[in-house]
Amino acid sequence: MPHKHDPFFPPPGHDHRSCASEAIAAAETICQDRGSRLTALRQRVLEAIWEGHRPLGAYDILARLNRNGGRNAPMAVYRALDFLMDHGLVHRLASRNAFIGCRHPGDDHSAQFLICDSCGSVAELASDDVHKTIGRAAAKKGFAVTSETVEITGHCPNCNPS
Amino acid sequence: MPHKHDPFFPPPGHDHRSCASEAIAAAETICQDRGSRLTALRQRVLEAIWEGHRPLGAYDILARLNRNGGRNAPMAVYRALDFLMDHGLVHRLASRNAFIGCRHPGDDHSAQFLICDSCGSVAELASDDVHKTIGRAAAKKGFAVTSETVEITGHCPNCNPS
DNA sequence: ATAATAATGTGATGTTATAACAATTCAATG
DNA sequence: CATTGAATTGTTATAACATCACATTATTAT
Repeated sequence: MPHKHDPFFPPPGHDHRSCASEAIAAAETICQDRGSRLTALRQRVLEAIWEGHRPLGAYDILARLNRNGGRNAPMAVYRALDFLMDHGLVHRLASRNAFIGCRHPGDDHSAQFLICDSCGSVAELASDDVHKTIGRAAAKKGFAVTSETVEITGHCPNCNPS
Repeated sequence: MPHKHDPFFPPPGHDHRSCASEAIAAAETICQDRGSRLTALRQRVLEAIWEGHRPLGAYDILARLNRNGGRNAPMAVYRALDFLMDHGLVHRLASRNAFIGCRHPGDDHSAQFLICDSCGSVAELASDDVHKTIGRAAAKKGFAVTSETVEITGHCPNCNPS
């Protein structure tokens, strides 16, 4: 298990091939479990997303799909992204209109995203403490939470070596 | 001081005129303090936003500006919104691509938004607890926070009378 | 083989936001 | 008051993000 304890923000030189291949493998498992099909198109979209740890816009993904003469339309990408999000394989960052691969798919997690202003990397926090604190604060105001968008910008440890 | 203790989610029948006029008055004060000009255009945009407690898209605001034969362009609205956001009078909801009036301008607050799925109302939480919890969770991962986007959906007390 | 369902192809369109440059208004100064 | 520099607004075009609607193809179950 080479990457089970990857650093939270993988440093510039890390062996990214493993990140990507692990993500694809996990996706295959999850789709099988759910009786869904990880088609070639969907897999190519997922692979494009996993080219790095930075979020990609839908049209960035499209450009990668069509790099070698492909003729896909935006709709194809959005449909694949919807599928991947339904399966918890990809998240959308509302503050960026961009998409990022999920680092712990399968887990039923509440996600908070840490977005580095400097290198653009995104890490996925799954802090139950944050989740619960939000729930409590909302409840105090009589508000019953159904979903949370938490996106934090700042400087990651690779860019902020303090 | 008629509205200093407005309910967090103002109920359907509340005297909204006061909400709006208080917001405009506060805006005038803040602009004076900062030596900025709350021009007619900017004020009209702010008034449009304060027609209610639901977020409005930029083009919704534009439609209101142009209701009576106006000929404003989108750019005018976006520029006014930029000004109002710079002055802490308006917030943008990233998850909705929409804008909402700030309920406590002037205060230096970290904002979290509660968005009702049912009636569309938005309330602005300013929970220091949430803010600090996020900061701690991020710090544990070596991440230094500079900004936070926290947008929660669910059911407000007016729609969820439990 | 067939029929039902799922997935993809395709073109048009809708929605949100910004770029670039011109014209106007405002406010400070001599 | 006239001038001038800065701020604001006007205007046109375009970029960036996302969905609709309908046709076609592929997959699966029977």
